[in-house]
Amino acid sequence: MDAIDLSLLELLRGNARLSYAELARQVGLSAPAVHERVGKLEASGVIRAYRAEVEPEAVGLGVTALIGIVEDSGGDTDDVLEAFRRMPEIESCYFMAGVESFLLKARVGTIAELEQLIVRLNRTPGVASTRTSIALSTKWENRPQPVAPPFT
Amino acid sequence: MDAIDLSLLELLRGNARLSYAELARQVGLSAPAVHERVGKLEASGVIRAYRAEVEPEAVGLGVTALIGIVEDSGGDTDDVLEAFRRMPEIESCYFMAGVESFLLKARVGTIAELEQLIVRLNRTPGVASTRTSIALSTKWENRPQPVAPPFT
DNA sequence: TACAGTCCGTGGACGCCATCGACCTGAGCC
DNA sequence: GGCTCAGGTCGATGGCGTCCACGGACTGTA
Repeated sequence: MDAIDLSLLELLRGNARLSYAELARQVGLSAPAVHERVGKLEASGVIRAYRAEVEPEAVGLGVTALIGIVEDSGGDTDDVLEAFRRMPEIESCYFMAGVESFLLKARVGTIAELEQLIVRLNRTPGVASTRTSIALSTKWENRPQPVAPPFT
Repeated sequence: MDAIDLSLLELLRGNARLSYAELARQVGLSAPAVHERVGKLEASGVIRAYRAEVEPEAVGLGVTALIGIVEDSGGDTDDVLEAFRRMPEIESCYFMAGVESFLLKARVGTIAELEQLIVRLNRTPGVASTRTSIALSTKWENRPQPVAPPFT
C-alpha cells in the first residue's frame, strides 16, 4: 500500500468504471501493472465492491429514515442483527456506543411502508424501543474524501 | 424506465465494473442496446456515479461518528450547509425533521481528529449545538436493496 | 390502406483494451 | 557473487466498446 495504490483507490472511488489503460495513464504505470495492483487491492479486501450509485427516487425509494434501536436487556445481539439483516429496507447498520445500540438507515417508498417497517422492528425480539427520524432531504451521501491522509 | 432498465440498475449496483457485453448477456439484449440504455440512465441522472467501495480502515479512517446538529435560530441554513460541505470528513449530510436540523456521518482517523472536528462544528456560525455518537462498528453500509419494487 | 416518421433494436466493422506469458531489473540475503 | 523474489515492461491476441447503417413495430395522417 503505497502512494500509487492510494491514487488508484482515489481514482476508482471517483469513477469505478475507469479502464485499466486510463488508470495506468493517470498513475504513470503500464496497464498490466495497474491490473495486478487493483487485483491485489480487491483480494486483500481494501476494495470491497464497485457500485453504481442510483438516485433513490428513481427506483421508488423516496423516503429515508434514521432509526435508533434500544436493545432489550435479555436479547441476543446477534439474533437482533440477523433479523435486521433480513429486512432489505435497512441499507446501513451501525453498532453504536450509547443508549441506542444500533443506528439504522432505512429507505422505503412511502410513509406507510416506513410505518410497517417500524412496527416490524418493534416486534423484533431483543428490541426494546425504536426512535425514528425522517430525513427531509439528502444533501449528499458517501462523498469520497478527496485526499487520503499520510500513510505509514 | 422499464423492467430491463431496472435489471441493469440492479446489476450495476451489485457490480459497477460489469462490461456492456456481460450486461447484454444478462438482460438478453445486444451490447450497443445496453450501451445506449445505460448512457440514458446516466444522462437522466438515475445513475449518479460509479464508486469503488473502499474499506475505511485501510485508508486510515477507522473512526465513524454520527453527529446531530441543532441550528441557531438566527443562522442561515445555506451558509451552515456550505460550511459542512467544506469539511471533507463529513461523508454524508441529511437535512432532518426534528430538533436536530442535520445529521452528519463523519469519518476520521483518530478520536483526537474527531474532537477537532466537533470543535470546528461548534464554532461554525449558525450551529447552536452538536450531539455526537460514535459507531463502534459498521455492520453493513449502503447495501443495495435486492429487488426494485413494482414500477409505474 | 398506404405512407412517413419515430423509437428502439440488431449486425458488422474497426480500433482500443484486458489479459497472458516472457523477460528484465533492483533489493535482500546467503 | 549469485540466488530468489517482487514487481515492473513489452508484445501478442482475442474480446470488448463504440460507431454506423439498416430494419421492424407502432402511431398519426391523408
